[in-house]
Parts: sequence; C-alpha cells; structure tokens
Amino acid sequence: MDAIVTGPANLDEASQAEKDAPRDTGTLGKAMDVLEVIASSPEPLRFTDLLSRIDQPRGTLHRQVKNLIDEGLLFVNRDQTYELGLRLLRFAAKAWSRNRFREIAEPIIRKLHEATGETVHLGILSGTEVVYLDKVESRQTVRMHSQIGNASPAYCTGVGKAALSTIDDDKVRKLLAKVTFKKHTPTTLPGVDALIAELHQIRQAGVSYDREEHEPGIHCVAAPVFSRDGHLAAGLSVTAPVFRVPMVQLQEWSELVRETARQLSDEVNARLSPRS
Amino acid sequence: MDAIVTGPANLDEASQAEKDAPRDTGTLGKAMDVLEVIASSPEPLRFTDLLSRIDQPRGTLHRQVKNLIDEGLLFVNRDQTYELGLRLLRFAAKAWSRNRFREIAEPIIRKLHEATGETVHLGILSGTEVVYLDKVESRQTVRMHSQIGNASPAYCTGVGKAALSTIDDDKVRKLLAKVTFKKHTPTTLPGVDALIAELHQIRQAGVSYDREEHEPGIHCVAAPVFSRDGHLAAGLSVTAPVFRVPMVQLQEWSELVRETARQLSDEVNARLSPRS
DNA sequence: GCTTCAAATTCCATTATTTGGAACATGGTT
DNA sequence: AACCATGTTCCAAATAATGGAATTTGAAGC
Repeated sequence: MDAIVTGPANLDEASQAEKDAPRDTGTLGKAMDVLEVIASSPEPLRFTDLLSRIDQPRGTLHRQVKNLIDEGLLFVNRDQTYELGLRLLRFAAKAWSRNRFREIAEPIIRKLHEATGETVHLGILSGTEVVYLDKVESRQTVRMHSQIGNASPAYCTGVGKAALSTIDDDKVRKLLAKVTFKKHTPTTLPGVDALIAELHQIRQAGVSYDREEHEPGIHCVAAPVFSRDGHLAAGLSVTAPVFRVPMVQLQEWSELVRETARQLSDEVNARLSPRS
Repeated sequence: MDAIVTGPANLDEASQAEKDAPRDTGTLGKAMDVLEVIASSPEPLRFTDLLSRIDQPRGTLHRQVKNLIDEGLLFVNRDQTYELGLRLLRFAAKAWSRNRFREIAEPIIRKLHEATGETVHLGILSGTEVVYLDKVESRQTVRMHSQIGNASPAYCTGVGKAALSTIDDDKVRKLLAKVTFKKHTPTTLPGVDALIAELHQIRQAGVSYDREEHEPGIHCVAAPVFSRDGHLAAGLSVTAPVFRVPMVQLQEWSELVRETARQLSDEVNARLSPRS
C-alpha cells in the first residue's frame, strides 16, 4: 500500500484547513467534528455538553448524533453520555492488519528490539500528530494495545521530530501554524522556531532525541524513515526510562537506530513501489 | 460507560435497515458505505473498482472519496488504490481505552485464562457480528492486536451464539433476516431455524459451544453476559485447538465459564449503573 | 402523588448541499 | 502518435441539511 500522510489533507493544503477555510468536507466533516470532540474529552459528555462545545443548533446536532449512532460510530450509555462506537474498532482492526508499511517494518523493529532490549516504536505522521503503528516491548501484556493507535503531538516526541525532519521547513511551519506548543515538561520545545532549529540538527545527524520532552523520566532516540517521494513521513524509536538507561547509552544506539531506519526506508521504497 | 448494542441502530429497529428502508443516515451513511466496501474487500481497490461496487455516479463517488481522504478516514496509495486511514486507528485506540465494559472485564477474563491455560476472548454484539473487545492468550505477541477489533459472524462463533441467547427469538430473527449463513466448515449451522433451536439449548445450559463451526480445528466453550436491561449483548469464551484440547475438556470447563460470565454480569450491572 | 424544571426530542418551512450527467484531463500502452 | 482506460472537474436540478420553536420526557423537590 504505500501510506500517504493523512490528516487534514496533504501537507500542501494543511495550512488553510481549520478555521479560516473551514475544511470543505461538508456534512461528513461536521459529523467527524462531533466524533473528535467526544474522542478528545476526558470525561463522558451528555447532549448538552456536546451542544456547548460545538457551534450548531440543537436540532441539527441532534440529528447528526442520531445518524452517528445509527451508523455504529457512537453509542449511548444508559446515563445518556456518549462514547465512540465499536464499528470504529472494527475498521481500525482492518486498517491495521492491512497496512503494508507496518507489515514491512515488523521484522525490522523486532530486530532493533532484540539488539537494544528496550521498547521500540514505529510511528507515522497524521496531520500534526504522530500515530503509533506498532511497538515491541519486553514483557508487559497489559496496556499493550492501548498504545497502538495512540497519537501524540509531533513536536515533543522523538518519532514526531524525526518524521517532521523529512519535510521542508516551510511546509512544517504551515503544518504546525495552528498548533500550540503545550509545555508537557521543562524540556518541551517552546515553539516552532526552536523546533525548526532542531530539525536542522536532526537532518545533519540523522537521528532525533526526545529529552524527556513529552513525559518526565522517559527519553528516546529516533530516526526518520524516508519514502522516495515524501508521501510518507514516519520514524522509529528506542524508548527507555532515564533512571535505567542514561543518555550516553541512547547516543551509543543512535548509529544502530539510524541504520535500522535507513534499512526500513530501502525496503519501503522497494516494496511499496508505484504500480506494485 | 455502559455499552449499548451498536451497529444498525438498536435491536428493535435492526430489521428495517439494509436495503428496504435504505437506512436513513443520509450523507454520512453513504460515506460509511464507501469505507465498508473498502474494509471488506480482500484486495486493494482502485477508483473504478469502487465505482462498480457502489451504486453511485462517478462525480458523486469521487467527491465522497475526496472528502473521506480530506478527513483522514481514507488514504490513497501511490498506485491509486485506497486503504482505511490512520485517523480510524486513533479513534479506535480511544474507544478501546475508554471502554468501561472491557475494563471491568479484564481482571475477570485474566483469571479465567489462568484457570484454563487457554485463550480467552471477550466479545460484544455489534449488528449481526461479534466484535472482539479483548483477549488473553498464552505466549504469542505477534498478531496480538490484529485480533482485537476483529469481527466475526455471530451465528458461527461461541461468543456470538452466547450473545444472541440473551435476546428474544423474534428479535434474533429480525436481526439476522438479511444474513446469509455461509458454510465455513461442515458443522456451521445451516440457517436461522437451526440457530434458534440451538439458542434454546444455550439458554437452558447457560453455555454455548462452537464445534469447529467457524474454523476447522478450533472449538470453544462460551457463556453469555447479561446486562440488566438488555442494552448489551456480549459473551466470553475459552478457545482451543481440537488436537490439543478434546471436547470433554471444554465440557469440564463449562461450569467455570458460566460462573465467570455470571460474575462479570454482576460487576457490569453494579458498576455500569444508570446514573453512575 | 403532583409540580417544576432542565434536558432531550420532534417538527417543518427555508436554505444550502449533494447529486449526476457529461465534458475534460491524464498517463500508460499499443 | 493515437488510443483507451482511468481519474477529475463542472454546474443546473434535485435532495438533504438546517435551525428556530414547540413538544415530550424524566428526575428531583414539594
């Protein structure tokens, strides 16, 4: 398959999305906005809560919600709060099992895990976020699945910065124009300028680091995956807790990580060819 | 949360869905049909393939597909075939991690796994299919995730038949009116009448068996999870290969499985109360 | 058991979006 | 170079979505 960067259209159009030109996906877009609000809310929402968060009249929103429910994309709890529906799970299972990029990457990231003994992530850029497509970790069966499919901001993760490094500066600026750089930890990058500066370093070094920028106590070394024509912005990383694995160790792994990512890039470009 | 049976609306309306009254979800419904066609196709589809499978004029379908792509629900490969988009993965990850039914069930199915040593599944009815919400299995890290979110027909799986047994006969008939009973193996039930007859036995016994009805060489014992007002039709099962675990062993486990399911039912009814 | 009030749901004339046929572009192949 | 299959754009007509207001529901207080 040959994944393309998804999310708010492709990179070129990404800027004029959001509020200015309200993303012309018509009725579908409005329905997805509802799903997005529900997905992003920490606590369950009732109808009135939705109403206050979405700029739509009662009747309209009500019908949209009803349609989403009828389609299995949303379900109603007994206490009249809403949750994402099971049909989304079903779709995602198919999306994942058929994703050729992930499939090609699997043996490669497994090897990287065996070499380092630490958790390895494979992530791909979707809009301004990184979605984790796969991971390999030591023991741990619990929370195993919850990680896959999770999205994190690109600007504060190793994989995210690696992925962004495959994109031109000005496109990165456009893409992240609407993103607020939330300070998750003391080392989180403060804004787009600092990020662009770091991307230059990443392009030179071929690896990126997350220096506890997203979660305190967790750092990682990552490297970008290049696809021939830039239709895919992705990266892989080795992640570890600071207390067990010092930065020096990550730096020692950097060459291995970069080489592994290069190998994956080659495989992807060979096997996800146009006209396979 | 307190999951309700999703899919083609609730059970009462399920019958008049599909073709007769073409499921009045308007534009959204048509968009989801496109996703469904792509999700259900074994091989990648190009635009013309889609066109032949969906009864829509060129221009219309083209705009629908474009909207789906802009929303990140679909992506285009370099060879112009379509796949489900990463945004679905992201939604599903949230849906799963927030699902309280699954959360409540986790320790319980884990215990069942420890007692039997075999694979345990937790499934919930969505339309006419069973979606696997969770599973616990022995070793195996590979393909771990692909199973979760997968859907199988309800009529030929242990969990599916258990879930259906919590629903009145006539509602089951309505629900399955449009389903074709595909003969996956020699023992697959031939039709709805045979199924209803078996559901009677299941209600009496409190457990259901999948006697290699879905996959040759695989059988299982399952039991239904009852929710107070029938807003949730689910089941759990212990699955094993025939060559290693004989039917007699499954029968010995039946009491344990039934008891475990009863325990889960109690927890669910206590903790997913209306007005939590 | 009755009243109250907020929340959810339904209704329908108006308005905006989707539709669909046909013309136009593209790019790979003979 | 011409062809053919596939993908893309356009716009008047048809259809579906909109949104304000009325109605129903149901939980908590009197």
